[in-house]
Amino acid sequence: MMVESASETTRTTPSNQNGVSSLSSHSDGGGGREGGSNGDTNGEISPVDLLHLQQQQALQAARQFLLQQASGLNSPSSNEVKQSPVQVPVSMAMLTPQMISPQQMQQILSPAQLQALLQQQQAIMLQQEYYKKQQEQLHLQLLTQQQQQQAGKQAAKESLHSPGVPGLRGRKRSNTAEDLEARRCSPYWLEWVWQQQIGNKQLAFQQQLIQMQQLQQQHILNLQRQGLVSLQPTNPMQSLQQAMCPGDLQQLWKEVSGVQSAEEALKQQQQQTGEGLDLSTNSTSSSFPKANTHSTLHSLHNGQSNHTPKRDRYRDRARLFEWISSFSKADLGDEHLMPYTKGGPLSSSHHEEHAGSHPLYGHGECKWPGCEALCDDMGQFIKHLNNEHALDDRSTAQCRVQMQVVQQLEIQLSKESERLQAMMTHLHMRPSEPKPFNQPLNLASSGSLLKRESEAYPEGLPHPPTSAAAPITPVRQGPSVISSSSLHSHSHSHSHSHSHSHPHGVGPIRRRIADKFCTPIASGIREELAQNCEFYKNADVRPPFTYASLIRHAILEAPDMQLTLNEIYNWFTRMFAYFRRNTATWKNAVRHNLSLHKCFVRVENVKGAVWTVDEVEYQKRRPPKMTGSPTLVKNMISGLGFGSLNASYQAALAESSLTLLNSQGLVNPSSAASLNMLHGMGHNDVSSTVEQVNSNGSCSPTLSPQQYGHQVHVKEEPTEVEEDRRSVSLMATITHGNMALPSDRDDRDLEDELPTDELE
DNA sequence: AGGCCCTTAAACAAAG
DNA sequence: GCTTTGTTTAAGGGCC
Repeated sequence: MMVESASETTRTTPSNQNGVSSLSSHSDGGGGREGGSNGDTNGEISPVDLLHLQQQQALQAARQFLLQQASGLNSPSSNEVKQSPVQVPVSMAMLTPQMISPQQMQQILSPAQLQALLQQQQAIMLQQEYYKKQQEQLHLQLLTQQQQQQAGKQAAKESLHSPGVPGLRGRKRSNTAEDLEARRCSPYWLEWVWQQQIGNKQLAFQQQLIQMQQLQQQHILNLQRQGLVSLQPTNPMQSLQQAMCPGDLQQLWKEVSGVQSAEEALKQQQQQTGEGLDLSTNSTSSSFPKANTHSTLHSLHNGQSNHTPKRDRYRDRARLFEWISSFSKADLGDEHLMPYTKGGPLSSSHHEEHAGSHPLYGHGECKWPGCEALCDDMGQFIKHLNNEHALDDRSTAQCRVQMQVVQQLEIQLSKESERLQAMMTHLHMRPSEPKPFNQPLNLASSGSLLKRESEAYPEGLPHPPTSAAAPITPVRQGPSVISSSSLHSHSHSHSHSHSHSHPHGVGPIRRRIADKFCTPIASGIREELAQNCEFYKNADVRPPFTYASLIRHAILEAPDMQLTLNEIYNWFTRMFAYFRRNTATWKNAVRHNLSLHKCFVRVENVKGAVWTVDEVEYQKRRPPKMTGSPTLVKNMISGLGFGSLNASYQAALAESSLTLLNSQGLVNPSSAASLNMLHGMGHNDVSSTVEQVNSNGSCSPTLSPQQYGHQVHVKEEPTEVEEDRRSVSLMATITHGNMALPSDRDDRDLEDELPTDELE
């Protein structure tokens, strides 16, 4: 067993180096691993694309199903849908991004969901119809305008031959000055003036159309994010083309991009982003581009581009960059977008300095949107880049478009991540919930939020965190504290003592809340920390582990499994906000524990002394109670993966739940039920807990076929040992590995003494 | 009630 | 002399 922990330690060492961030990134990496593997199989397709694809397929199937349902083909009884048949398709659908049949959809979605989908689908159709009508109306207006333009032209020409110019005056009475001017000017000049007038009007309509398109796109995008509309129909080019003739579109986009056509630009963007990204907001969603586009359009359309004073052009460019900088500061400057922006196209100039590779250069061609110019080598490419994509309006506009592409993708990604987290949460897959739910992409907000929470508590109180922070965290943070508080009984005993002293102490409340929701019950210290390291790092909540287990964890987590006292201190402060204050107290406790427990061995080093963990001693530390417990309990505990529980808690569990376990038949593979029974013991709400767990845990909604066999070990309580040995847990694949150590000795104690076979 | 565990506090000493 | 490190004792609370 030493070997096990040692190997695990070495395996996870790298991630430990970075402390908290590595923990979160690891859990993220776990989540992303699935996407990553998908990406591998699909070559260039990114996980986001796959997500979209999957979503598209699901939604398509949903629509199909809804249509069927609407036509009365299916009338599922509400109860049936919710029950067991749901489970497998969900997991299968999650694991394999294949086409989901309407039947599957029916199974996946609850009747309420289906009904909501149906209603929303209808609403969407209505809205789309409305938009379509609006488009048609506008298009009609545009056509009318064009006809008027033609007629006007004719009239103007006619007016040249007739001195009175009645036709012109009659039609354009408002522009008398220009009429007079037109009468004085040459036919060509007059035509130009006329074109300008008509053109402006037409442009206004075009702008109107575009804006409407954008509105529509935005709306559909919103719906899309809610999972109601697939991505396909929202192709901005399609809808734009519906509303505007290709020529107009091309013209419009030529004005923006300067060279490439709109389709080319968009296609290029779509190719780069991998799918029909909603670009509708690209051109005019922000105030500046709208104005700029319009002004550029205006001048170009009027044939004045060459007449534009240099000063104006520079002013335009200045505005462009002003806007871009404001964009990057404000729009993308949101904490969650900033990091991406930094690595995004805007920062490509930074990459230019790095010889050898360039994000805009690949496969011998320029990757600038819409360029694809062939460049033999880097030097040529740089030359090309400087010549063709220099700092001008066009490049700036293209850059702006790209920025919006990225922004849209990020938004989409955040939404999808959020959805994924929600799905995983729903399916008890124990995601690192706080992070994605609080904010889309970064951890900063959660940190700040939690900090805000923690800062709300006055400093200097004897034990404010446990009592004060408790009420919020369980609800807010869900699994983090839930799972943590599942271990409360021994390490929180003290805290609870404080809580109990309050008439409305939060300790018991928190405990009860935890019990109620304890799906991922009794997770080990490693998992707990792995999943909620951000939480503990930011929230002033006491970790539900003993000093001894924490110290041990810190030491075993270290590269060479040894730490100086100061390093242990640092680990504590790094990992837990709680240990960033009252330092004298807990440091004393740490020292006390180090000295007190034989399992901590002080080793003289060249530099000084380091502390190591004597696993044998650690395991010897508290066996009596457990050994005294009936074999059944121990088997169950080990079989269910109770390994991560620390000694006292296991003992408490074993002892307290003995009768209940015996009476309720623990051999039931539903680990959740057993666990919750265990955990529920000693509380008043045992029955409810058991009930809930039975409903949740006995069925296996999240288990794929391959893990089904290990459901007992995996689902609710994947211990470190279990993870190491079997690595079948879905959760393990997600959150596995950064805290690779058995948190408590009794885990392996039980594992060794009592093979899990006995249970199976 | 007693034992065990955990935490906190504190005294003390040695080393840096 | 001060701080850090390490040891030890005591007390209190929870749990069984």
